[in-house]
Amino acid sequence: MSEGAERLRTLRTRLLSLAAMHSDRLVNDELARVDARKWHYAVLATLDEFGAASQAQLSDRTRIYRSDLVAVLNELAEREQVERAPDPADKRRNLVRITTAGRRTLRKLDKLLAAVEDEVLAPLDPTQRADLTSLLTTLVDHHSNPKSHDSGQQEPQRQRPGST
Amino acid sequence: MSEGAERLRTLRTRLLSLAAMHSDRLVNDELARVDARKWHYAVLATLDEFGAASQAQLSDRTRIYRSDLVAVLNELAEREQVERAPDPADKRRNLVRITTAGRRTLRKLDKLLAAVEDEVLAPLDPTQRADLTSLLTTLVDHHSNPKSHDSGQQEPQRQRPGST
DNA sequence: GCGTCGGCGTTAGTGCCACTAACGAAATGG
DNA sequence: CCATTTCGTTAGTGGCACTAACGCCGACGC
Repeated sequence: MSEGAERLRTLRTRLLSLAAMHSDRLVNDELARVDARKWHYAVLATLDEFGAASQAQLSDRTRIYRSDLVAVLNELAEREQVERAPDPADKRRNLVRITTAGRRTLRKLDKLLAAVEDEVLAPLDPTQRADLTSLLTTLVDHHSNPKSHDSGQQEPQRQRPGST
Repeated sequence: MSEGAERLRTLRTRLLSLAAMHSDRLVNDELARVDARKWHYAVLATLDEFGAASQAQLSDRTRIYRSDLVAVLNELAEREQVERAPDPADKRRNLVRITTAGRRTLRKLDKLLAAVEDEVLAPLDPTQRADLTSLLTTLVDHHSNPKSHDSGQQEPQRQRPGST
């Protein structure tokens, strides 16, 4: 209805783009309110879970390009959410560590993003959310390591709708 | 595994982004091979289904910003896939019409995009593809006309899974 | 010791896209 | 008429994916 052409409405690559665009916009808007960006969260979460790391490691784990990571870390360092110190063991490297303030921010962003996620998924019931998660995971996994077609499905686990 | 942090892997807004990014890349790469862009397809398909239209109408129907549409139409006009002529009834407007060459290109792009779609959805079986389509449609619909929250779920209308 | 090679962080720059601002020309409507 | 709005257009912003090149250091070979 009042929507575009049939071919566009049913093209899955376009549906994916549109859905992602909308989701991204909400995410970015909310993050902007607290002076953060997606990548800040990615870096903080990765540091929190994996511990201190070099920028190269961070780049691998977050999928942020090394060149872009520089700016992200500058911003995070300004906000004193990470510390960047030369690695004594290898002077080429920087050792990046999350600070207490960083962990605090991380927790805040966790909540914020859970809320956004919930808003994005608003029209879906818990079963549909689980389905979507499983389908998207399959797609992402397939494309990031195309070999993994055999292991079949990792359980589409029953998820918890309560976001707060 | 070897993947990033748990929080990142399971964040649905990120999954959506990653899946869309990959899909978009494939789409753009393939379109680039035949000297086209997503927007070319959107415009051609819309013109084909709705007939000649002003740029404002096209903008509404394709969701391309008016300012960006100008460049797209320039490119399509260069390729002689559309014709842009002043509307006699309203001299502010341009009437944009698809040409025979445009229809030919459109058919080519239809095939090309169907193939890309199939590649993107490769890891999913027909049932999963149908589910994904339905879920994404629900999300997109919800966000493009947010009023539809009352009617509960609007029929995730059946679509045709068999893409191959 | 010296040269090469490669990884590391960094800078600069490209291209695409979503989005905004402003403007001239033409329609519309009091 | 004059004010407002619409239409096409230009210019510009900012984020992100991605590339190229550079200086620095470490590793390895000789």
